[in-house]
Amino acid sequence: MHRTCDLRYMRYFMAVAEELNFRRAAERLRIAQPAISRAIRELESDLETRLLERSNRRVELTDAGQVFLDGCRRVASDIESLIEDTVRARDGEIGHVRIGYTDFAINGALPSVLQDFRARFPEVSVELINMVTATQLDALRRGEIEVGFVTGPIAEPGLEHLVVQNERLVVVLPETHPLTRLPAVPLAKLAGEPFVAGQATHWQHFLSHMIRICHGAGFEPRIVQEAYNSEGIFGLVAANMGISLHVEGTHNHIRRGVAIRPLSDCDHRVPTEAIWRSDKPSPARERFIETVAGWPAMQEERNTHPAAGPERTSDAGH
Amino acid sequence: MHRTCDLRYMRYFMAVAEELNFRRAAERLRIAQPAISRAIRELESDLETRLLERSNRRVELTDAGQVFLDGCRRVASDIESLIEDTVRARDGEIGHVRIGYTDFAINGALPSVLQDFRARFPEVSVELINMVTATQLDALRRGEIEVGFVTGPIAEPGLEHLVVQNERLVVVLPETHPLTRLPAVPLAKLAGEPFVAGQATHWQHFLSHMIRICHGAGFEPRIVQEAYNSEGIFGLVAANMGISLHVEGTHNHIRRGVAIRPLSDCDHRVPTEAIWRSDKPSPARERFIETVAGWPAMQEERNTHPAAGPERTSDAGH
DNA sequence: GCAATTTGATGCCTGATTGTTATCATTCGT
DNA sequence: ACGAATGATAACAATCAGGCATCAAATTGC
Repeated sequence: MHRTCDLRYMRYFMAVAEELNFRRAAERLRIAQPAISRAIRELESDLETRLLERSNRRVELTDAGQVFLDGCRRVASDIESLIEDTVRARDGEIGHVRIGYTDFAINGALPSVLQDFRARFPEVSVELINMVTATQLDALRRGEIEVGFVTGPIAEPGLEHLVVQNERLVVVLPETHPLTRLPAVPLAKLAGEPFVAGQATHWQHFLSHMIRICHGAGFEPRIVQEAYNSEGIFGLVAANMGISLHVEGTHNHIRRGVAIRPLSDCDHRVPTEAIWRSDKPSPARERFIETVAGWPAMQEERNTHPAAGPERTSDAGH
Repeated sequence: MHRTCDLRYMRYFMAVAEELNFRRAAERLRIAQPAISRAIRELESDLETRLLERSNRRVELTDAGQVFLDGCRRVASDIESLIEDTVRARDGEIGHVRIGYTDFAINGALPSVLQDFRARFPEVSVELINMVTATQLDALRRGEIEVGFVTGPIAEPGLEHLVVQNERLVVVLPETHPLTRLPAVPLAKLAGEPFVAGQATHWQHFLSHMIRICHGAGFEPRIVQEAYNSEGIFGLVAANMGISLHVEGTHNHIRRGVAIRPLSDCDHRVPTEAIWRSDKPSPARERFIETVAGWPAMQEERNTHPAAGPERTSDAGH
């Protein structure tokens, strides 16, 4: 009969040790007294240790009983908080989410979303990892991140998404460039200009936007330099290597030697989307997505641009 | 069915969570697989939380399941060490003893005994409390100390004892006293001398020894000053207020202005005894008493003075 | 001093919990 | 498509825990 002490019996023992009286302990536990007698007897036989010195009128703890009592209390309270923690994990109030993000996202809505999420769920730790869109798609598939903030549009089977930004494009010019004299630049004027852009192997999602609108304006962009990230693109433009297109959110991103101008004749928008796998749901991830969806600025965005506004979609819908 | 999760089920869950396979978990636990299925189902229904995502080919932990698994491991290991601690408390390897001691004991065998005990049972904490014999007897009765080191002989019902010292008496003289010229002092020479002694209300056990030997030499000691403790007695003797008798162990206790001389014609010995209640046994106390009894120097003492040597006695024997 | 009361222990019975066997539905690999 | 493997389910059996009645010892009250 060596079935390492039962939790129920530990509870019984605690009651007896606190009351120092079998009958009162039984009343408190709302069971009959003989059950207590037997429970204590079995506990003692399992532990091969006398826990209570009982002389048919007085019950007192032995030294070992005192040690066991303290331990039972510790274990009982540990289990209580374990149950609480488990339920809170189920509700996504504690946990961990790994978030991938692009340069566009971190210059846009993401910081506010993170601040909001942190305020609502302070016990969910957030791990932020900078990756380009393609890498995030991979990381999602491998389960290395729970949510990605990528340059859309994304329509992959098994992924859901939510548009969080929908940005116009701007021209990035060297400070000394003649076009800086215009308050807004028509697309056609960029034909023939040397372009700086992100690496084709990594920036394909943004590049397809860029190439598309250039085609729309009737020319093929002549890319003369590639950079690894936005920082690099701005640097190369400042160094007069060429011009570039970027998203408007970059106004956070003022850099000496560079001028930003809106496009005068282009309504095209580049969406940034939160994406996640439709399988492998995680409560903390759900709370995070809810925060993304419920973020006030995003609601406005939805009203302003109903067609491309943030709405949760399943891949079945695409 | 809300019977806050069972320890057995937690073990089952741990096995499944580690194997991520119901059948293998069942084999490891040496029970049939359906029992596992049901155990997990009941756990989940108790917690109202899905712990395992199982899709009829693949089993994986949910976030809440991971939290619960970590907690289960913690609880399991806590219970394991709790059982160990309980057994060690039963064996007196961990615990606490409160020890009362007289000035005589602390100048005699007690420090070595304590050192020995501490070396053998480093996880039993020892609380040392200085008290005169009468106070220790009271403290024992009230359960305020487990063991006393007192001036014997003690023969009280309900107390057991063990003689740890058996000391000759010495004369304590002011440095300038004429008797200091003798290498050993005959008792009779002390007749008529003014005596310094411990307070009658507290020092009764030693005083009865002192008075008895004075009577044996045919005089009544004339006590002119009382002190609270040995320190006080030595101080008063040094201040030339009178002479005193003390135990030989006091040689540790050299004090400027005082001279110590043996008695030339007195074989009387003052025993110091470890005493404890015969009821309320405590494992740590038993280990302590065993250490007292087994202390090597005490074995020698027993051989040297077999009549009064340390032997464990019950009050029935007195 | 003796009856009444209180306390923990014991024996037997019943119901609940747990384990086993047999079987099913689904999925994956060939 | 078929067989193997997986988890779920149902029915039954064994074990375990709780309830009731009762006992023995000790304390209390008269």
